[in-house]
Amino acid sequence: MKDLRNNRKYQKILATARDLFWKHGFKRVSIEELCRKAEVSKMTFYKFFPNKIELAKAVFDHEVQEGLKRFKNIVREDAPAQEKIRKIVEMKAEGTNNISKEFLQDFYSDRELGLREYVEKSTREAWTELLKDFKHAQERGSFRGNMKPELLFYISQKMGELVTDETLLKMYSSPQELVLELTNLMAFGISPRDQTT
Amino acid sequence: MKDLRNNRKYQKILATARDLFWKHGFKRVSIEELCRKAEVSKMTFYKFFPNKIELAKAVFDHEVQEGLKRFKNIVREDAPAQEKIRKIVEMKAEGTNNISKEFLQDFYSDRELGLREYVEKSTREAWTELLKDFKHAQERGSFRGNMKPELLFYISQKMGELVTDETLLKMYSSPQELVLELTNLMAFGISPRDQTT
DNA sequence: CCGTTTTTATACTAAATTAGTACAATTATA
DNA sequence: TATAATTGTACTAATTTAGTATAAAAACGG
Repeated sequence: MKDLRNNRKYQKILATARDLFWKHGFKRVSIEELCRKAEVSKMTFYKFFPNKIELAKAVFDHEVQEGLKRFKNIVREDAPAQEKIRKIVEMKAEGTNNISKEFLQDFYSDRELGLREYVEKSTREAWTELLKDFKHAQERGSFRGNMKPELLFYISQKMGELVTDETLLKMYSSPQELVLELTNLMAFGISPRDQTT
Repeated sequence: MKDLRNNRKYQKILATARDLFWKHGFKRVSIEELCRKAEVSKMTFYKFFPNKIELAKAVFDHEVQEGLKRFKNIVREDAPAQEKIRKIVEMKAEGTNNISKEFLQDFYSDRELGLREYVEKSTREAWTELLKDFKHAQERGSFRGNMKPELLFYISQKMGELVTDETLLKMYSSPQELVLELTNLMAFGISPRDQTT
């Protein structure tokens, strides 16, 4: 009884679904289209997922897990706070972690099966797990001690939004420059000691 | 008998359709959704358009006309060639003119009613009209004389594609810089006389 | 204010799309 | 070559969408 999640086709479906959902949102993508794009027959799809909603949950889960992993890796790294912040902001800028608005909106507005609750539960869990890591990092001296980790986490979230802000981007000649600026802003307030180049 | 096209609701429908089609393509948008977003009742929609295909044609037409207008204005301006090229490239960069791939693809792949022919015909017409303008500008000395206008037009098309090219953008610290570079490239080959700052 | 026109909301039917299942044919696998 | 995995097709039921009719509500012009 090997895990279905390691299956090649399963992965393909998940990845294709992610792409399509990201672009068009949940409702606009039909299973048939998905199968076509994923080069998988309908039957194989139904072997893995009972319906589109469960697929969406799997996509969402996968994304949360992936984001969590990246986040943790950065937080646990043995690097100055400033460096960590830069990486986090950059990660958000790349959009690899952010969950598409189109997708979430459809996903969220479906009142039938408790998707809303599902999203909230997953988010809460991911959040608390992250906080634990932040606290460890704080104890190790990576971040300033007298600061609520919750605040740090929240700010870094907001930071992620800022780097994709159109009007803000226009103020800088390149996204990288904006990232640098934001990093400095964060680092000076957070770093236990030194400052930036 | 006033022209329907000057109607407020008509404009709203057209603009909303443009936005939605641009984002999601032709097929993924339902009339109902369109009406909701455009804050217009279904009945009003059917007052203006017999069906979605005719709406799509109108959207397409409008876009072509708009692009043509901008193009002409630039070409007719009393400015150095270099300046004109910059404006054209910038216009493409803004994407105001480009017709969304999502939209065109759906629009094009519909083999039923001759949408393909429709697009081709419109494009051909817009093209020849532009050429006329280019030739005039050439006669006035805005562009180098011994050069086929067709070539110029074609190159400027390609130029528009280049500024949205991801890998190319990464080579420059900002889109503006890329535009400048491209402008210079064009200007030195085209301009009847002087060179750039 | 009134009468007229425009717009909307609702409800409805027909047409089209989509979900999900069954099964024989094909392909990959060991 | 036997076995399991995958596909393609065809099908029905369920859902969505297109397009029309109609009465109520809103907007308008004098």
